[in-house]
Amino acid sequence: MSPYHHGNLRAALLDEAEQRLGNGELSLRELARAIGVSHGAPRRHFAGKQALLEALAEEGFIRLGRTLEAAAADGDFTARLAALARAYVHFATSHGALLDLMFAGKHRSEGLEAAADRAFAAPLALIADAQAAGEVVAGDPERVAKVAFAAVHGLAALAGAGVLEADDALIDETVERLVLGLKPR
Amino acid sequence: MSPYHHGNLRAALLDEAEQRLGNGELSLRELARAIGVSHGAPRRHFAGKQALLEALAEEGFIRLGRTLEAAAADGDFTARLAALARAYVHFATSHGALLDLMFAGKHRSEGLEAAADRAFAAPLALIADAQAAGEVVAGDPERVAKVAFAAVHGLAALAGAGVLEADDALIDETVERLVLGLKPR
DNA sequence: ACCTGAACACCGTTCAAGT
DNA sequence: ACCTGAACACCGTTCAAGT
Repeated sequence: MSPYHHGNLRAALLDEAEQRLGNGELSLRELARAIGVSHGAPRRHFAGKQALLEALAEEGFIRLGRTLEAAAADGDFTARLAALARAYVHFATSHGALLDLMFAGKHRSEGLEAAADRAFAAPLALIADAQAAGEVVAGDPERVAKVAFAAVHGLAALAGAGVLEADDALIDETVERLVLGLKPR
Repeated sequence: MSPYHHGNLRAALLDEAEQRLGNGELSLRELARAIGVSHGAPRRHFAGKQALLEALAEEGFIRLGRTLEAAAADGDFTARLAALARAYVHFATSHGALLDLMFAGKHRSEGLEAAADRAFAAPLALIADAQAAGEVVAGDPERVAKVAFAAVHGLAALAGAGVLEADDALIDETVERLVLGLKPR
């Protein structure tokens, strides 16, 4: 046991980092200690602490994207939007620190931007579908999707930060108001 | 010159900290150096780094509250909501890192919670007024305000993080959709 | 009351050396 | 190819001592 080569150090570092995220500051040396590897070892897999955090954020977008995609799969427009909103808020409340990391910075790499765009693909498609079905006001789908996404993101972010308690009733009310506001007239 | 007592070290530390916020990690020693005081000096005014950051966040809520209050002062419901949304987004885009700090953590002290509540007083009052005027659906004002606030906060947070470009047209469209969605029927 | 400066235990990053 | 361990320049926090 205790092989010289860990074999999966990259994944182990990301796992360990996510578990410790949100409990104060994160230290690379502490991660290495917990995994049982020397403090210099992470350098083989990540250029530095920032690179590790960025990889974690990217992984977060990939997971969020999968979750949203699955949630928005079935039902009519309102049902799909409600499922998407619930999934988003649930992600935020159970991975609050990760969501912070994903949307923090302003210094976003291309990889991170691409991952974020992919995560937002399902919401965007939902809006475009609803426009095609005449359930949502016409216009640039990206623009309309931004309005809808911002509303849901706001709820998720506030819930994840503990500012708000976003129970299903509040989520559904938000979705209801959003559907009404987006209706063509 | 170079008096033994700085005289206003607390305020100087907060100022310096805010200026450097968002440019990588913030160090107490670096703040002290920039101000020209020993690295132990901040300890007289803040229990530690976290305490300084929390004071900064609290100051942020106070300023945001003042801004929102001023913005929501005049006009009809839609105009007041639009002004409030623009002011919020402007705050977010010009103080992105500060907004992150204000809503980061989940470990919010009482002082911070109180400051946040005070900042949200103007939006809450706006919703309550609009309900009284029959322009917004009836029901618990806090609940309705949460829905409205989340939508605006989402736009501000995404704009502040650089995920979105929230020009006035997008803000106004968000407000328009929100007003429609909140209308009694 | 307010600040200094040494001390301590950490940290991220680098890099020669090991396997 | 992957990891170790010493080295370096930092950091936050503590605390006796100065004014």
